[in-house]
Amino acid sequence: MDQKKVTVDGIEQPILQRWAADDVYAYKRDAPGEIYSIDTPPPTVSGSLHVGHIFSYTHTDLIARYKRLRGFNVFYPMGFDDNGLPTERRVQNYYGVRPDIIKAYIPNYKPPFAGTAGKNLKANKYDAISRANFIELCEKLSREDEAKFKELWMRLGLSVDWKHTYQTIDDRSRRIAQKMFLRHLRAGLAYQAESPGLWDVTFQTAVAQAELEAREYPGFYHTIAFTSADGSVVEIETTRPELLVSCVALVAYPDDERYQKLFGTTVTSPLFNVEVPVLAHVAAQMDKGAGIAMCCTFGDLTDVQWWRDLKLPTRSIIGRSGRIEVDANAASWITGGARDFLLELNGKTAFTARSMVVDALKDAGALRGEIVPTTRMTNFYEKGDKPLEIVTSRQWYIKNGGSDDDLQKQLVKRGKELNFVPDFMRTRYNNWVLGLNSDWLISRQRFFGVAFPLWYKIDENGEINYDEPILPDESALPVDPLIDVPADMDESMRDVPGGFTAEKDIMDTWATSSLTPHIACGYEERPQNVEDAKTTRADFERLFPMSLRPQGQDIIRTWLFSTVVRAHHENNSLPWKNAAISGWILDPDRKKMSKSKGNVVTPMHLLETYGSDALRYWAANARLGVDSAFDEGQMKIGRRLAMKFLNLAKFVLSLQPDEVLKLGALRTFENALSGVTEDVDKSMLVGLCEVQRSAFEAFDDYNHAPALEIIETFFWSFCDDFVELVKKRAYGEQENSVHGAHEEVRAESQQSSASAKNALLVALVLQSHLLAPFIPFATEEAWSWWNADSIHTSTMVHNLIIPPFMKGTRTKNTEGTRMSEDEEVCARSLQSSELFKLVSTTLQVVRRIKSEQKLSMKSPLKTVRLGLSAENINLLWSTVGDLRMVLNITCELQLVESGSSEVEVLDFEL
RNA sequence: GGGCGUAUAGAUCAGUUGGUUAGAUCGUCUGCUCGACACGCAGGAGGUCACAGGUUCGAGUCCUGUUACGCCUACCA
Repeated sequence: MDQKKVTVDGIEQPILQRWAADDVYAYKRDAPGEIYSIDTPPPTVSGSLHVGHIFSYTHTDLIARYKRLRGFNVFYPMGFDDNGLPTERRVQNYYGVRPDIIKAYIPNYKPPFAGTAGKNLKANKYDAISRANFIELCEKLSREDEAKFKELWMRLGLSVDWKHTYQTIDDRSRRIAQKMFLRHLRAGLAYQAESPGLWDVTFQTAVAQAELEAREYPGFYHTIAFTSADGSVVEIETTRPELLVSCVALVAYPDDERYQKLFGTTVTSPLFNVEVPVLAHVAAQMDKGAGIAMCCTFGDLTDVQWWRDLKLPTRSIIGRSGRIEVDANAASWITGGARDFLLELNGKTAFTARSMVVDALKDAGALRGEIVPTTRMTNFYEKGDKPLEIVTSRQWYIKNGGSDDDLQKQLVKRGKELNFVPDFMRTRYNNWVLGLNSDWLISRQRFFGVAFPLWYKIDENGEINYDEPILPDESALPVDPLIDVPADMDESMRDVPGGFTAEKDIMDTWATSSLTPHIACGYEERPQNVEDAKTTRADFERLFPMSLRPQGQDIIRTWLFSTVVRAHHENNSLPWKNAAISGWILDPDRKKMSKSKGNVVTPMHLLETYGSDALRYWAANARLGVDSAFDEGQMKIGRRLAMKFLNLAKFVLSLQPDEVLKLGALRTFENALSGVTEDVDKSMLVGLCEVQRSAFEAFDDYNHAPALEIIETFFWSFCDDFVELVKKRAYGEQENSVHGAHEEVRAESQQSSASAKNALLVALVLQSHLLAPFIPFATEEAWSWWNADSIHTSTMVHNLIIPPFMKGTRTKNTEGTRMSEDEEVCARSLQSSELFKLVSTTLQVVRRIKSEQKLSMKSPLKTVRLGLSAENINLLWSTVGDLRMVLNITCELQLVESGSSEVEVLDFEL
């Protein structure tokens, strides 16, 4: 290290290269330390990163680095999420292809484009390819996206072990997703059912409860008259008159006085003349609409509930396309002329059908009153733009407590066992679990994703037998049933009577994402290969349940919950012990930062302008679970801290003899510690040990922000007060040395000079460790000036919690029993760090004098008379020499007893 | 409609079990080229703790209500 100026600019790249070359963050499979494993959120590779990602990923990295500092063997993998609709669209547009289940796999397939050309293609110009080919292209493109992500993560200083990465569509993820599905299936935890469910007419797929989004949607209330047997009229209100033909009952609340007489009777619908019962059900609401509702199959989820509870017939007319789709022959409940009208409606959109029905109702005089516009909340698929319909279809489910009270209770209990940080986030989990109204729908009628590993037999009549699916052997996974064939069959038997047919559906992305602990930790039966970094079952046993799941609050209902469900089913365990939930980054108008709002701030220019440590510092300042407004002004604070640290290190090291620097921190430390002899030096170190203890306590509770605050406050006080105080002494200048002292005095003076240097060195080492999780680049840079190893693999801090001079005589605590070592240290620390605090206050009051006189800090004062308590005079006495030097008091610094407990300047002379 | 969270200096945030005069940083103002650091140092100004009640000797903190904002959830009669 030379005398030129130090800077944080440009220090990252060389350090990153060293970290990579030395494998600094490697998970050590056979190391003895306690394991700390992290279920890192796999970012969506087709998206882009903004400062919100920087924020939450930094929080995780702080924990990882802290645990490593404390001697844990940290397993910190990284996943990339490339499974699901966003990637499907990106791959489609990028290469000009689309997946098609009827296409055969083409080896060495070359897509027609590679770039943006695909974006403008018309639908029929896309090259239709097999699912297997599509997945290959996805993996290819994702690798490019991943490289960009990795670059940014590394630049930010994430201490991820880059040998442990996975993609949610890769072979291993597909193997584990399929394996777990088969295991659930055998255990009766996964099942298929033909039932009404939410359906997106645009994407042509079933949708799960977790993917719903309620949005405002305009509609119109229509009042329709039904006729009862005695000729009286029953008026109902509906926003969906087109469903009149599929009405199966009228439903009102059991206690509703208005309808008591009607319960148990039947009424007849207008236009179609269908006789339907009037029934009572508690889900009916007296204050809504007319208080009596038309139950259709199916208009909404309440209809499904009534249909199920009241055992009503099914009269569906809405098809998968969202149009009226009815087989007039099968519509046996309709008779006479109404049939012709129904045939007219066939093939029409719901919208067109509605106006046709309304016109007909008007003509028939069955439409009462005005048509009233309304806006109500309606369920949409989160990625769709048309309201969901309810369509009956055969789907696969995993039990999640939505239809099983006992399981629901168990899952609530799991939530109680999990340590949510912050704790109130558990409420979101509970609300979701208790609000579930059905099992988890995992099948999607899409083309890109993990296939269900299933085939079905086709009987001699060509009927598919869904009840007894053909399962592959676990060793054959991953399988694509569209390409692979069941064990005892061959391709010629595909889709022919007496043969088999593939399950064409794919799994929901969450069905794979819910297994990230299993994927990352290696839940596979595979021999452990020492050369192979990838985890296997032997690792899984060590790593699972994982220590930590960091994630956003918005996906508690999806990612967190579904992962808990899978681990509960498969391992009868929680997947992790702690869940750390980060808050949002808000824009300056306090709106959530998100790509769709167009208010995102991208991080690269910030990293370049302020340095990685600065961004980390900004993120570290926010507590878990608390939203934080983005403010670029905050970036410079972290940069200032990193810069200050480099300068401090440069100064402290410049005072040390060469042989100390050559030995490095580890071999110098004990000597330096025992060479601290002066009271004020010891006092400072005791204060630092207190800081370390409280910072560790905060960190142990996942409170990185208070930990940083404690460390940082000490750091600045250390720089401004302690360093200034002992500087002259460290340089070897002492008051009495100017008078040509005796041998004895000179020896004392040498010792006290050494004490200052040693204390500075010890404090530097300790603070390097404490700051390392927050500003890993600056601390590493300074460390490299005198050490060959990385500070991030140093766990020295263990042995340094109790410096030898703090181990004094044993004392008793207030109960008269012997103190534990910790208690004793605590008691002594509190006492003995007082001197350093007193010195800081003293410096402050005298500096104020100079500042008020508009003098330079260097300018001399002849005399200063300080008023203090008797106790403080005793304490401060040993430091008068240092104080006189730093304050440049030429004649006398008098300490006078005053009534006040404060330190005050009674008098001074210029 | 139900739930969770937030509201403290111009800005971003701390504020422990209720306890002297509510803290920090940025910005702003005044001064200082000090042998690590001007990307620095010293000092100052700046607050009716969202609002209204209540409990208490004492409330930023506890209770009740209100308002604003964010999020979750429910709602297609």
